[in-house]
Amino acid sequence: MAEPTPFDYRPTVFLPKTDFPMRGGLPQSEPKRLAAWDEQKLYQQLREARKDAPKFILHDGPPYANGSIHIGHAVNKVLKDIVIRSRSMMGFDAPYVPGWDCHGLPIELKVEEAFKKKKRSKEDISDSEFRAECRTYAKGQIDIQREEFKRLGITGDWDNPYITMDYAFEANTVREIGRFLANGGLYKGAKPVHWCVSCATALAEAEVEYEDHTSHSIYVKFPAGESLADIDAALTGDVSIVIWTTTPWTIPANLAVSVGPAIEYSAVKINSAGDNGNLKAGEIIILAEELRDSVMAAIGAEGETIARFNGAQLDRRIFRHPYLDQNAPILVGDHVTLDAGTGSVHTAPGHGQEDYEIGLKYGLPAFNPVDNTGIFHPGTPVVEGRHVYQANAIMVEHLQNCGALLETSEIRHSYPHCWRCHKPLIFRATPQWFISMETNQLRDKALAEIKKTRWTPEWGENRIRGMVEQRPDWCVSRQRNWGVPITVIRCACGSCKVTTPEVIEGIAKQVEEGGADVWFARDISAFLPAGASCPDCGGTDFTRETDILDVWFDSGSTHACVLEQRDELATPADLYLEGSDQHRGWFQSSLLESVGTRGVAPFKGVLTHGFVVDKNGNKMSKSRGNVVAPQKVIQQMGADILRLWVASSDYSADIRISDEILTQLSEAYRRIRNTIRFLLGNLDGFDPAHDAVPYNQRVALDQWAGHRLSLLEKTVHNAYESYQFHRIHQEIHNFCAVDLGGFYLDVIKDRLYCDDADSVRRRSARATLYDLADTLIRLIAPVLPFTAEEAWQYMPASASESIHLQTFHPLEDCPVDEAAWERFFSMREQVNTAMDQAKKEKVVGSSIAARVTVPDLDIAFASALGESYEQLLSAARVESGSAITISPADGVKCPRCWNVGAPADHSHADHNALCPRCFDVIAG
RNA sequence: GGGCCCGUAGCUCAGUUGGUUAGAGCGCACGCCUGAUAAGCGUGAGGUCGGUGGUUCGAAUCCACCCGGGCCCA
Repeated sequence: MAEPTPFDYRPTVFLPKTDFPMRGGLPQSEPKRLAAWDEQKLYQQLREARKDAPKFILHDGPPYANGSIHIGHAVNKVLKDIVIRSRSMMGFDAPYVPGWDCHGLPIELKVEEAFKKKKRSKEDISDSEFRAECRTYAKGQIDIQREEFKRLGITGDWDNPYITMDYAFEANTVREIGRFLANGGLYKGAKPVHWCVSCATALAEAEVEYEDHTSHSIYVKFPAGESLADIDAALTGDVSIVIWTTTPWTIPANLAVSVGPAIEYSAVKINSAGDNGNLKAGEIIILAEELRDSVMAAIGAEGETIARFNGAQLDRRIFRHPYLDQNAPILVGDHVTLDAGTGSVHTAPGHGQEDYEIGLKYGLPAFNPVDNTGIFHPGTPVVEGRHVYQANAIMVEHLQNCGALLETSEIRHSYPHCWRCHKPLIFRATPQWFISMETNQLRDKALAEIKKTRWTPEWGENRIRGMVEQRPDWCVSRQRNWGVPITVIRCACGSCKVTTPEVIEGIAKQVEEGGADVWFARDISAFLPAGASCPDCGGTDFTRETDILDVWFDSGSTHACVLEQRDELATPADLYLEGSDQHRGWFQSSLLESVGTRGVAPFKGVLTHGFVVDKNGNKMSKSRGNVVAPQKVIQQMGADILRLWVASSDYSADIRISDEILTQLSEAYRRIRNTIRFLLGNLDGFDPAHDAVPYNQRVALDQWAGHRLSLLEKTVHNAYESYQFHRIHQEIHNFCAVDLGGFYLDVIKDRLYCDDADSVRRRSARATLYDLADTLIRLIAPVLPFTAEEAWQYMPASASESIHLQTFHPLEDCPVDEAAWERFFSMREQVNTAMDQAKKEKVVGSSIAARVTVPDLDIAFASALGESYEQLLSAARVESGSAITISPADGVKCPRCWNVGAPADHSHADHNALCPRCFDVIAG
């Protein structure tokens, strides 16, 4: 063994050196970097740099301006940001204009609450003051969310977002609804809504509370109005169908009876009517077979089934209202269930959502004989002038008297109540504005556009198609305050024709200047040309519509109010990207608005992502206590970790999050970060302009690394292109762990640390490390913008400008002998296994001091690589042998490079233990 | 209840038109290094591919049903 040498070789070894810290300190460093980007106006710089590039338009779906952002917002915005940043690095001009949805009920409710706290009652507050308060509130919410989004590292034009309550936006919304008015797509109809007769107002779903309530339950006979003998010969004589309902007061509005198409119905001939005065032996009643026993028991009768048939066979057959001189035809619909009742459903289209929809299909009107306060209209038989709350008892008595009632009892069940006065609600058809799905073939055109759109994942197409095929006309009116008015002027004769496109444009101009409030504030004459009269009747008695637009119409119009208005944007957008709930929401409202006004979809592609769920796959909710707040993750780990989590998840399904998952991600982050740190550390003093070695002149092993890098670059680039972000993380992490950490970097350490500083072999390795760092930093930039920027600053000779102004670029590549490499890695694995065993048995201490024998050693492979097997296997000596064996190697440990072998010059005065290579470097 | 989906090792993901003992990384266990060090390297153990039944010579892959979960409706 060599004598201990007094000479300290450590300073002569080129160990990694860099100021790029091992740990990111992301929670602290990220805000500083954001400030720096802001300072240098990075977003504007990028716009300028890409001004002549082809555009890629990702149109932001506006989040609702209410509350702090939650983890779902974070997923959505981060995915968008990865798209924006990656397209930009592909060379596109990819502007990002974020937006907010500002009108609508949730904000109204918040503001009402605030007034309530200040002890101000609703009556004291004018509509305009209320709306002003809503505007202020929304603005505050936008400011909160904006800061939270920016903190996630989302790049965009945050100083100039689009805001649906901006006057210009409101004006354009007016123009859009005007287009529907002009093309006939907008019409006034009626539809049942939740209605509080006590407050005399319509209620939104969010204002409905379910409480227990006792209702009258009744079974009622509807007699046949025609012969049904063609269905079954047994159906002759006194035939009726039996319905069950818990809202007797709606019987005056009955227009039909609904049955299920696939439900089996029985005709039951009564043997014994028991005590039931309204039933007699011999009569035939129709009810669902499955419910026959329970119904017969309820009405206290016995009988036998004399015929059976499906509901579908009853389609459009005529029955009669129990006491009015009118028909009640049979409607067939899937909404009929066998949960309760008789399988035959009393249908009043003016008093129920399902009734309304089935009625629509059969062309029945939404008949409503009840006024705002719950009083039946004059002329309504039996209940005229009575209140709906009293009508239940009146109906029960009347039906009993006219022989239609088979049974009545009380039932306690959950029933909708007014959240304010807690009185039971009713469903009541009221006048509403609709956009027709059939006028101008809106439905068919929308379906055709759906087909033309690229859906990611592909099943998105099925999902939205099904919805558009099924959906009823779009009800766009709301009886509310905070929104864009439906700017229609109506003559006393009912005609709206005075509201010409010119009138609409005039209104829009005024809204542009004064906001939507002007519609309510100004005299109606301000919107009409002087001396205007109704084109239909010549009248001059005009009123304005006071309904406002559904907020979905606002956001559905963003393609017109934003994409068409801004110079940097364009329509149709390349991509809309939202959660999968938006198939019913924004994707659909945008599609219908655009197709209805322009005949084309506003997007070429639509990408949807799933929802965030907890580690067990369950939804997040306050009550379960499994909510993960993005703010907390950022504060504890940093936005880049949160972003890595988003990028690593397969968003086509539910996205899971848990402490374990986040811990795993931060460890993966560490691995990527440390790999880059090692690369940078070995590039200390490297100047690519002078020190680089052309790719084709590098050591073959380095060319292999370049080849692997080139493959990675292609794969990752493709993954960005096809929005398969989770593969990116997977690939990059694997590359860092396996190709680099597990092999290449280990093997070239000897060259890097110990070869002569300017040797070609060392420069070849450093040129390769430079390529690795340069490419890795570019590839991670869209996902980890903070870390990429930080690392970029430590790149030798990197331009002083931001990584986010750079582009991806493909690498030079040369083919490698894949089969030979596979054989090598397989052999290396076997050697490692043997080495591990040998270390455990204390045969050798470390591999670097071991002699290895390998059968059929492929000498040509190593020499072609320009590396020795000693380096490739980190061993002292590798020789061909009959089997894989491990033994201690002969020789001396070089005090500089620690390799074991024969010293160059035993007798040298100072450096007698150095290996030949180190001897050359130090003494040569 | 209906529509659209999801369910492969503890975790995140691969598994080409159904075809040899189902893969990767992380984590875990054990060991090494101490010249990437609050780092790095090696080895190893982990899966009846949600379940059941069917089609097939052969199924994680195709079909049916069931269970669990998500979104949207009702």
